[in-house]
Amino acid sequence: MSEGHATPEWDINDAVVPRVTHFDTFGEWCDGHVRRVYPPGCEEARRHASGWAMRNTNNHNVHILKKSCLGVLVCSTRCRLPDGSRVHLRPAICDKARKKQQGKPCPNRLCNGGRLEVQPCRGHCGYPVTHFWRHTEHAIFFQAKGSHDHPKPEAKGASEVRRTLGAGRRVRGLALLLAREAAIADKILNVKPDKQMPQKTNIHLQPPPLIPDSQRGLTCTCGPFECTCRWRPETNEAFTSSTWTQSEHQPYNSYVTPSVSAPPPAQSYDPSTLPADDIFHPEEIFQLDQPIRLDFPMEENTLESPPTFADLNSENSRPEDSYWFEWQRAAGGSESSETSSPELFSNGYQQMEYCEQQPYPHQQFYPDEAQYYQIDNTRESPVEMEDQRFYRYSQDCSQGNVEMHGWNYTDCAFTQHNAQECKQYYEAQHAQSVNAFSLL
DNA sequence: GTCTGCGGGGATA
DNA sequence: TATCCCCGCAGAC
Repeated sequence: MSEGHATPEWDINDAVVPRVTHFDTFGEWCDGHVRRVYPPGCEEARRHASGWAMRNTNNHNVHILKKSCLGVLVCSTRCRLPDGSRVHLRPAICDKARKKQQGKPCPNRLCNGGRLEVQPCRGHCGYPVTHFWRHTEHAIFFQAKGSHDHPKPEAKGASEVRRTLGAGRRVRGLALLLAREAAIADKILNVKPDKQMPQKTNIHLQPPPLIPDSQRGLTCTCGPFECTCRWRPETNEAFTSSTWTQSEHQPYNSYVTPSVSAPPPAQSYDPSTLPADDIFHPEEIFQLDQPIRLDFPMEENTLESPPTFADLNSENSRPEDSYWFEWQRAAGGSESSETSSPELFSNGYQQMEYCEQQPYPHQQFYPDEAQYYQIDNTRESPVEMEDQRFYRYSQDCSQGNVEMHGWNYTDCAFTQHNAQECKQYYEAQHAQSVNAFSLL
């Protein structure tokens, strides 16, 4: 293929992959059978990053890196969090560490006797979903096979930040908490500028103003195995697709939204106005081993939480739960809210299975009752939410993405035209979020 | 301590 | 033979 003309069809195993000049937006939560081409400077792609817990798998091909999904760490009792969602933590990539995770008590205070266990991924014909990475001089080719049949694990950043901060220790004061936040924010904004806003900017033109996964949980102070953060911004990106055709409309493009919408001037923390990508979910900050039963001021829409805050008196309580609940409840009243449980947007369980080899029954994440929780009365079904979200984002994505459509990579990638715009927007969003919480 | 890439090796179709 | 997975090692963080 000549340069500039992307081929609609290629396989990671092809002897020669096409040379392209137009690239896809990095997708952290690729699901379904997806092919993407990233620019060589894409930091996430170079790191073979993924929101899913992917472990290296030897395919005896030094030119193609293969990774397989480890699934998700769930509670053996499939208990529910106060907001109705489930526990789904990120399994450690390291076998040793992962073994240590298993059997740990469920972090959910509402859980009675549950233990963490790995729900393996069987989304690719009974095998784990696999990711393939292939580096060429001009691009990084990515191909995913299979659709995850399990919820998304917590973002990689959550566990990493926990380690970094030693968040397993008890945090007894809000001052200390905020100090940590400030330190983290400072670290993010100054020390590692290239690790900010993971895929939010999606700018590959100027190398790497991107945030790796490791920074996604920049405000998560969850204790070990206690992170129930469900703030993954990717929730707005993967709610369709598991087949080739569908994948072409995967809304990884969500991140492009701000490029055409006016940057919100709000300085207050309003989840409903923030792009899901940049939301500083409450539990990220208030996820503590020790309850903050203080009087820490919260945003107006989160102030009232009598029933849940009562739980803070429990030794094992986690205030972030109540905070999250309240926050989510408040956000639910907004039509523009994008704060639903990420599980609702995981796409694997309700999609057609693409399997080259044999049909494999696609299991639901939680077959007992799926994972539709009546958390939000304003939403009757995940489909409705998806539609809403898709409507909101698709418009944006349709712009400047003609070329992607042209060669079947319709993931809404940033264009050179609006990339900088988006970057600025997200940076502003990030700063606003930090400022909002600093006011606490 | 954990992540990541690499590579050996066994099992299976 | 191809493809799958498990496992261990080493370097990096």
